[in-house]
Amino acid sequence: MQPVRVRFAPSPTGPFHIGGARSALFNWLFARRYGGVFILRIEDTDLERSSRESEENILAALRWLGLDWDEGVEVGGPNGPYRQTERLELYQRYAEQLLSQKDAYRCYCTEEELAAEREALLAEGALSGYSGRCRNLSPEDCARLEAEGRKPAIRFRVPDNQGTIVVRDLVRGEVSFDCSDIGDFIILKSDGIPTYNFAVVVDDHCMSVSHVIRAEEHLPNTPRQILLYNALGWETPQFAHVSLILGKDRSKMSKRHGATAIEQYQEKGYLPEAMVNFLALLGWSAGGEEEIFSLEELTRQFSLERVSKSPAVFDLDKLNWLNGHYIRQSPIEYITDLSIPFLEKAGYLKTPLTPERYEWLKEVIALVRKYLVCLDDLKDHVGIYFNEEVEVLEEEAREALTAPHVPALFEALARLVLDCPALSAEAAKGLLKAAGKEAGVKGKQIFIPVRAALTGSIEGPDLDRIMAILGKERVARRLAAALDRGL
RNA sequence: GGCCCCAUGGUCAAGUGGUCUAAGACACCGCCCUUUCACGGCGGUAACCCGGGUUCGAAUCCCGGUGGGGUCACCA
Repeated sequence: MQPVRVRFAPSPTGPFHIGGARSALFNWLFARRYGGVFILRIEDTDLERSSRESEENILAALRWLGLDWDEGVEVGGPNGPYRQTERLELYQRYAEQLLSQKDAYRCYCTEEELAAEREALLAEGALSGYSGRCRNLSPEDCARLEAEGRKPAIRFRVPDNQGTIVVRDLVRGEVSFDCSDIGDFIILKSDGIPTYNFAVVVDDHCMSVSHVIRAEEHLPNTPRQILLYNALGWETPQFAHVSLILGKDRSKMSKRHGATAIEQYQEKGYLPEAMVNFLALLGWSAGGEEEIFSLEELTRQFSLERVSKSPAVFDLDKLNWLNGHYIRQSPIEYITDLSIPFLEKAGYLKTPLTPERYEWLKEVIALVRKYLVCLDDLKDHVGIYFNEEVEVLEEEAREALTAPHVPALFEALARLVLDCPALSAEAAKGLLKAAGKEAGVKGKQIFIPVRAALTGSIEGPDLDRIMAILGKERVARRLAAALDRGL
């Protein structure tokens, strides 16, 4: 069996899309699973829209997800260069070959002419490919057209005796297309830049790609590519077309469905582990009941046979749940480290942190992480630990402070806390109880007002741990402040 | 419109002719845990698109509808 060589070949024309990330992941998993090579190639032949900036975004996002590549931009390799705009002579050469084989011809039609032609065809209700106007131009015709100042594009001549083309697809089985439905298509634009269908074939062949794993939207292109492989005398790779990721309305996921860029999720504080896990579950399943998978576990289990044929709706709820799961389950140091930039951004933290401050922060994160969907949510949960004062009191919290036993309770608690040598969570628990005893109350009568005074809310994490995090002075001060307010 | 793909609960999905009065997960609802909220635990509601075949037997195979989607560029 031939060695596994797969590639991810994005166009750097915008933010890195969820769908692209899944294609990259599946290719990467396939390569790792079978001990193959994962190639990263940049398809930047759309000069108008391509940019180095988005290329860099893509690379950064891949690295963030934990997907590395063996050959490709930045890392190099024996089949480079890995940017299509740096491989132009190659395409030129093979276009010449097709030209000389008469499998391609020069087309002098202008874009305007073609657009008009298409419109006319569409009006008749019979939209198909190119009319074939330039199919059989004589050298004299060509010379005349060129004298008019027209620059030719090169078109592939779709054979008319080919019948049907069968795409053998690893996820969809055999898919046949009728050759007569395929019009002659451009392989080299008039500016010498190859089109997608041509460049992809030349590159996949020259890079010895064994399996082409990509999104289903490319399935209708595949017969054209097979035609090119045949004309050039090359063996076709194996194809695997993965179904699309859909938005809530079941159309192909796009910006109007919400955040589609990987970067946006990164910025909101989604963990790469959650993203990878989620993406893998979109169109693939392990078959068992387990749904939590690390990259390593996925590598062990991934296979194309278990890739689904039907499209999958992007389910933010599930992503959110997965992310929360990873936030709760990952080592606390890891989550703390990831949290720091978000806390800085929210103005709560200035780095560098002293070791004591870091330990303190760990306690805070450990306490609040069960409330988080993403790390960006931190800002809504940590104010009471970073601020000196409690700012707003909820209505119910305010009410809780009006109970008659509150002054006595708070006075006792404040005194006990200040007298206490070290306010650990455990100590706090005892003090709460003792203060209640002094004031002649227990249970909710203790906890609700104290919580209200310390946090401004009647719900939240364990009170004893909150007290330990706040420290003696702030606890005493907030109790006193609540009392003042009540008077 | 032509061509192509797809079709199990709201969503992701298991299921490859009998063990399906159809698994699991998310979401939703209820109960428990808890000073509260959340986390967690337990339980519940909820599905084989329709019609024909094939077969002793069909969610599973075939055909036809219907529905959804993709694609028809000198974009990729």
